[in-house]
Amino acid sequence: MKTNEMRSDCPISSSLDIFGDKWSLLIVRDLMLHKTRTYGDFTKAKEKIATNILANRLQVLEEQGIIIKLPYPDNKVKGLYKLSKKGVDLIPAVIEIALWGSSHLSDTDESSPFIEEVKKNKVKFLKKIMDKLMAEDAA
Amino acid sequence: MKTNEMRSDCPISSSLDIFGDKWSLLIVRDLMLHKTRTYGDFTKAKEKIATNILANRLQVLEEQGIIIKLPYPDNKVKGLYKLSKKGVDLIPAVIEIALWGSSHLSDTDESSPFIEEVKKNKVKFLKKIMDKLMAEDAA
DNA sequence: AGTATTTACTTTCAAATTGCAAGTAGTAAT
DNA sequence: ATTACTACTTGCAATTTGAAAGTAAATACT
Repeated sequence: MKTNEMRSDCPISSSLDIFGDKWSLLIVRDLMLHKTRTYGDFTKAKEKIATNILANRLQVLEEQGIIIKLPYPDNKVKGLYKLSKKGVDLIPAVIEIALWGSSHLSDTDESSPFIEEVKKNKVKFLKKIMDKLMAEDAA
Repeated sequence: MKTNEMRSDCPISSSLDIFGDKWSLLIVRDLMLHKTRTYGDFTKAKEKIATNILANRLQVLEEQGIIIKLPYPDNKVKGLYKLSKKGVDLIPAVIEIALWGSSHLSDTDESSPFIEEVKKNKVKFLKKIMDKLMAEDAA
């Protein structure tokens, strides 16, 4: 669709070339909080992503090796998306964005157990969730 | 221009509503690394932002209280942009993005002194740069 | 003092992206 | 056998982006 050209050799700029939009990191968020998701699960998220945008973002994230598509057990129609190691490594950035939004934006859900736990002990939360997501991934 | 409607009460989603694009965080990056910048300085960055996009992003970031526009000393034409406290608080997220890009994307400048220093001691670097940017801001 | 240049934008317009709605094709359930 | 579910794709209007040119005020140059 679009050629993969980087605007510069800056790692920030090159990262934003991949996920610098309003949707990509929400997909990462959902996979971070739920471990795996189907296509339909993503469309049910409260931000209401359009299906064509979702299909495009899943494709880009998979091409970039950030997410992995697996077959759904005992079902030939469904697929299961999960974060790769590269995707799991994005979690610290997502967490920092969540913390910033939680403390600087009004009308955001400050009282979710997720944000509570991150605020209580960021390092501990990070280790816990990253360990969980990377479990059974020796394969 | 656009109404400020949030897609949800998720702090991540609401944050991306503000800076979820390819340019906003590059403006934050430049202000993080250079403390202050003029309009012209931003246009000279290697990613070559179009001037209309730059003007729009500066306006949004200022409206959101992330950056502050100050008069340039002894010059009535120039302006000086700097990060507010709210903008400085975005630095941890920017740093995490930089670290991710630096370790997971090829052809990014891994050898810049900035990235080197962050990798050596992230907490120390964060404190140093945030202290520097917030200095003389009792005003 | 008059002209050129710098600075910070704005405007114009084509191209690309987004987003809504509807359509499709292959399972799976009843 | 028919209906529903799941994961998309397609069509199209609306919004956003991006390149280029334009503008207006302030500064520098002669």
